[in-house]
Amino acid sequence: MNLDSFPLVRGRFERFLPLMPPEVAWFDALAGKSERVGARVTLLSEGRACDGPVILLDGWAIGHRVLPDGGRQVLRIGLPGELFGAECLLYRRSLYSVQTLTACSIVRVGEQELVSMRSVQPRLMEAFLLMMTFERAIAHEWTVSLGRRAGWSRVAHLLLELDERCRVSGIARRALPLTQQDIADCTGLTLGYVNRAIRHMRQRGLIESRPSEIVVLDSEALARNEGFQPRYLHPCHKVV
Amino acid sequence: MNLDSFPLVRGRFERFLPLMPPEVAWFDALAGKSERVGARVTLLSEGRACDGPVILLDGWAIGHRVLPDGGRQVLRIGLPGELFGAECLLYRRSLYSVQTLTACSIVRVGEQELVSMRSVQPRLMEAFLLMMTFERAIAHEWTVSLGRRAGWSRVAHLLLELDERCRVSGIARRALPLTQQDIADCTGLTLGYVNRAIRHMRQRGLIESRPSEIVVLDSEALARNEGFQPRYLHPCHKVV
DNA sequence: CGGACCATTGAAAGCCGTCAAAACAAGTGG
DNA sequence: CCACTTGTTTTGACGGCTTTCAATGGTCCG
Repeated sequence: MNLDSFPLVRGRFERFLPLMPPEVAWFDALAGKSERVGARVTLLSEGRACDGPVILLDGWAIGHRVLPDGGRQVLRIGLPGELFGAECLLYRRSLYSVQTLTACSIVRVGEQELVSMRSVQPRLMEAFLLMMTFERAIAHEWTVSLGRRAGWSRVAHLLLELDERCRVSGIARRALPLTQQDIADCTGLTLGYVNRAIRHMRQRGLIESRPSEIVVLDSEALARNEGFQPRYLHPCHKVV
Repeated sequence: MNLDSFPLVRGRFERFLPLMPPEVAWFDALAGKSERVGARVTLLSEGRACDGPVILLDGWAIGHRVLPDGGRQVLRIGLPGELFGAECLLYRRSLYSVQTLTACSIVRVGEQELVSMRSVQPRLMEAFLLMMTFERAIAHEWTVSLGRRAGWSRVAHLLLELDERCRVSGIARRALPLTQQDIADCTGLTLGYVNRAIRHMRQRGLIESRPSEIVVLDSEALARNEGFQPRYLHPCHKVV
């Protein structure tokens, strides 16, 4: 098994930095470690020791925090090919939990591979830095939504972001695997409010919705209405 | 001028990774480029080309976005010794504006120093990765606040975070240089609401407030009341 | 003294949350 | 094919947290 086994992951890294043979070798060390897990399975738990990151070879996942009052806030949505748990470089214990949305193929990166990356793979380190920068930009955009946008606009921005991220990543255009409760937990709203917002967008022909699935039909109109600016989703590839 | 001219910045980097002579040399290249700017001065503008990051040698600054309706959302608060604009590694144009809160001493990192870091300073690259990871953790905590905490709790968590960050960084204990409007723009609230929240905390002896200044008097009581968990502010130093 | 900035306060309105109940869909086993 | 279960969506009524709008006062500085 070589890098060609991980086409999505390779694409993801190469959006940030071209990979060279030494980096490819690092990926090879992960060969054969892939696992299959079901939907709604917990991959990492808040407060538990986390040895290394988890790569989503396929499938969707979310990172979230649960509050004392039972409320849940989603912090990240991970698309196929993305990575969770990189903060194990900096913290002993996971700051938030990670749960699959769909059935997934994953690779758990071990302590050993991580050490080898840190000590001998400067280009991979740089790729990680750029990925982290990208994710911080997304987190900042969520901050803007949660802080200053109306409820229905937060829902629209979330759907537009995910639609655009799928497009940019070349993920086959299909429904977003989110329940309305998931959307509520991303946007800081309640299920009831999200349901009304979804209905409104559906009645205007902007989206389609089925249980646990949302399809953005007319992203252009939606983006125009809401003033969606996808600049933060289009990093600029600066080769050194 | 050598690294000793940047004690705060050195401390900041060394919280993440011990610096060795080669990295020190990189800092030396920045010697003599320090500038002095006043309070409420714009250092970086959203949408404008950004060549390189800006290091705050001293003073406080904020990163923020301005929305079409005139609303403002603060994304980051930068303490003395911290860095803004690292996303220039990934984007051609700045995603948000940066403004000083107090008078500041800054160093603008040039294109040249940045290229030299990327190409020959893997340990500095790793320090940047860890700093970015840390900042993403803070952004995620803000997401939790904005999404799922009540207004007065958001204010308390913000003050507690800044108080703890000062303590951890060894910054002399002094007032936080924030207006109530700044706090409102961090927490997604309005000036009127923040004013009432501040008054309430002041009347209970938890904080002190003067124009453009807030002092946390009893962080323990405040943290206990609000369930503040500062784990995300305490990265674990993992030496390789 | 004037001006700019910041803090303070009140009343009314509204967005969104809370709570509760029911409909719908999908899968499982009998 | 039906009964049952579980998860998701839908809908309504009510309440309150927070915003909006407007006006006043305080403080610092030139």
